[in-house]
Formats: sequence, structure tokens, C-alpha cells
Amino acid sequence: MFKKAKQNRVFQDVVEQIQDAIINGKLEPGAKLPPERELKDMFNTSRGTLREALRVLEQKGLIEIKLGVSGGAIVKLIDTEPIIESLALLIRSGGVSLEHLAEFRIKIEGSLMELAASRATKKDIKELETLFNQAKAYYENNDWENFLKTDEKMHTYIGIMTRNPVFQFVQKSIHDNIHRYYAEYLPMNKKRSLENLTDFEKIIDAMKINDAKTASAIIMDHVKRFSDKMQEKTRSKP
Amino acid sequence: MFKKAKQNRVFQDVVEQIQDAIINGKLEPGAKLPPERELKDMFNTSRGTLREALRVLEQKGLIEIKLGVSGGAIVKLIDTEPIIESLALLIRSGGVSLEHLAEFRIKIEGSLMELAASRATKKDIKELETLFNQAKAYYENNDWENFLKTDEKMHTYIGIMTRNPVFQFVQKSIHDNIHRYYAEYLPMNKKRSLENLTDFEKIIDAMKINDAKTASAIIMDHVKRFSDKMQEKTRSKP
DNA sequence: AATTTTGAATGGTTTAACCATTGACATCAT
DNA sequence: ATGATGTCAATGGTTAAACCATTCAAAATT
Repeated sequence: MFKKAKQNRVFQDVVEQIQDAIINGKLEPGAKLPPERELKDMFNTSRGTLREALRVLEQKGLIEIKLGVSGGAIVKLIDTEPIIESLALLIRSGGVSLEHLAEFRIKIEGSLMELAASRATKKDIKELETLFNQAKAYYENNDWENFLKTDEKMHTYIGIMTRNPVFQFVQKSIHDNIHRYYAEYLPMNKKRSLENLTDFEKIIDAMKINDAKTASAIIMDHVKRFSDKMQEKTRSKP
Repeated sequence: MFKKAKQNRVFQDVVEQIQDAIINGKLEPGAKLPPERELKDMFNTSRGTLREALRVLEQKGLIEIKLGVSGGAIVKLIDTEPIIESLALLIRSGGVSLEHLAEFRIKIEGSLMELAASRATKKDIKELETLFNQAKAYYENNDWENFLKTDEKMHTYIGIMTRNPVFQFVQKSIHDNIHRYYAEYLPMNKKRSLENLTDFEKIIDAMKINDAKTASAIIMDHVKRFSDKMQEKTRSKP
């Protein structure tokens, strides 16, 4: 008959009020909240409780706290960082294996490439070619560090080409979380880099003739090959 | 010459230590942390600071805090809840539209179905048929609530059939976040339910003859049709 | 034996200091 | 004048010591 009188922890109420203000656009990114000692009075709470609320908002990625004069809590643009972090926790806790991730990556990068290729503008292709030529130059100079960085940029740019933020952040999450394994188990060498370059060249060619299916197939095979190699390595030295 | 003396906030250090203990399995799910007043001494900090750390760990989904005697901070099994919540925030803040989500869902459920169908055992198919028959019964009795629940179960079971937790939780995140839109804009009726049933019947048939591609195509079309309908609705009453 | 009371354990909240970092402004030597 | 240096105020970070509220179990009472 009656609803349970909800036990609201005070800091939760503060979190909700500030969060709602941010989501509803009453507080825009960059806006500065009043100092703790003023907020505490506005919410009629203690400084300790208010600080717990600020900690939660900070953890959610909604605000950023700066020290010193003219410091304080500043509203952030909501981004994918908290999602990536939560996913990393889940992976690190052992709920997800490298095989699981690789399998997912093959499928998602396939879908992603298909979308990207089907939406590629001439400008996009030009941008990819610029990146490709940079990567090629680094390859020829045996500059693996910059080669890898450029390779990463190409993957990211293909994500952007989908024009869909969900694909963008899923790819970023996967890459962020898989990256340290690659670095540890699969150092770059001339042969592997050349494979990379060849694959990307084929992808760009497929995009030029609007062949999304082929582009997708190439990236899936590309990811599959690398995942297989990495899993060989991890199995040999657990 | 010297490294910048890193400014570590005390509560962050506490968070990291406890988080590492949980990830490394030194603290298993269900384990109870000492009471605040003891923890505060162990970390040589104040209660306020310690509580800020507990708030962060709570927000990350790593612990749960219970009141009363024999209460305290209890280690939780890491789950997908924080990811779902972060994604919900991103969506609500307008960073992700319904179209973006739908597009992603079409692709992911396509891949997911292909995997599930290719790994379907006879037992899996039997389980799906059982669920299908339940749904059919609810349909014939105009019991929409249970129909929807069973429909959801079928989707979930197909996720399980992939044997890959990444697909499982991505699907869960998407469904959780899209669900309230469906409930609001697309109430079930006899015609739509029948469409649902027909699609599932076709999917099971395709699985029986090991035709993963067809099963995938059906679910993609299925999702696409529903997304289109929902987007018509949301456009007509914004 | 059933019920009520009490008490201990634990998290929740408040208050009042003090510390540390930062940036602006005043001061001083050149 | 100008640049280095010192001072100060604003702000978050931390600590400490209370007291409140909830919960459960054990003791006391009927």
C-alpha cells in the first residue's frame, strides 16, 4: 500500500541534483561550481558529505577538480573514459579472456569497416592515404614506434568514418584494453609491418570502388591473423 | 634530472590498494572488509578520507556497503552494471542518439547470431524451442507482459550460446539502455508479437540446418524493422 | 515461551580546525 | 622601469572528535 520510505543517503541526493543539472544542460561543460564551502551551505550539508558527493561525480566523469586559487569543481564534457575504465576492470578481473576479446574484435571491426567503407567520402579516402603514406615512410625508416602510432591513427580514423559514436568508443575500449598485450607479446618487426601496410592498401583500394564487403573481409582477416599470432605467443609463455 | 614529486591524493592510494587486492583475488567476492574505524588505522588516514575512498570503490561497483551490526564494505562480483550506467549517462547527455544505438544493435546482433548459430548444440536448439513455445502460449493468451519477458529470455539465451562474455554483456548493455524507449514508444500488440514469433521460428529453423548466415540476416532485419518503427514514433512525438 | 528492552557494532553526518597548492599582487634590488 | 622574489588569500586536501541512525543479538521481563 505504501512505498518504503526511501533511505536516501545525503550525498546521493547531492549527486543527483548536480548530475541532473549537468544532463539537462543547466550546467554546461566548463562551468565552475561554487567552492566546497559555499556548496555545503547551498545543500545544507557538511563539507565531508559534500566531498563524498564530489568524489562520486568525479568518478562518473561529470566533473573535474582543480586545486589552488580559482580552482574548484569544473563541469566536464561527458566522454567515454568511464566506460573504458569499467570495461578494463571487468577484463582485468578475469571475466574476459584474450580469445573472447579477439573474437569480438574480429566481428566488430568487420561491421565497423563495412559501415566506414559505405560512408567513405573522397576526403576520407584522401585522409587515409595521407596516413598510409606516413606509415609507409616510418616503415622504411624502421621507426616502429611512430609506425604503430600511425597504424593506431588509421584504425581510429576508420572509426570516425562510421559517424557513429557507439562504434567509435567500442573500438577505442577494445584497442585501449588490448594494447598492452600486443606491446608485450607481439613486438613489431619488418615482416609484420609489411603485412599491415599491404592490408591497409587493399582496404583503401576497396573503398575507392565502394566495395564495403571486401574492405570488411580484409580487416576481419587482418585482425584474425594478428590475434592468432598473439595467442600462440601467450600460450607458449603463460 | 628529478622526477616530478607526484601529488597523490590519499584516497586514491587507498582506492588503488583495495582495488588491486580485489583484482588479484586477494579479496574474493563476498569478503568483508574491516570496519571503517579499523581501515582508517590500517591505511593511517582519517575516517573522512577513507570514506571518500569507499565511495569511489562503491561507484566502481567493486564493493557494496551495508548498514547495521555485521554490516560494512563487502566485495562484490564485478559485473556490467557500471558500464551500463556510464553508457546510459552518455546517451542521456545526448552524445549518442537512438539512431546510433539502433545501427550498432543491428550489426552486433547480426554478428552475435552468426556466432550463436554456428555453435548451436542440439540442447541449445531444444532450449530455444521450449522458450518459443512458452512465448507462443503467452501470445495466444494476450499476456504481453510475460510474452515480452520470454522474448527477452530468448535474446539472452542466444547471447549465452555465443559462449563469449563480451558479446553477452554488450548485448545486455544495449538492451538495458534501449528498453525504456521500447516500453515508452512501442507497446506490444498482437500484430507485432506475431512478427516476433515468426522471426524466431525462422531463426530456429535456420539453426537446425546450421545456416548461420540466414539466422544472422533474419535477426538483423528483425532489429532493423523494430528500430525503424520506434524512430517513426519518437520523431512524431518528440 | 513470547515479548520487550537493552546494548554493542557499524555506517552516516556534522563541526572545526589545520595543511598544501596555486595564482595574483605587492615589494624590492638592479 | 623591470624582473625576481616574497607575501597573501582562495581553494581543495586532510585530520580529529564527536554525535546520530540502523541493525541485530542477547538479556531481562512478563
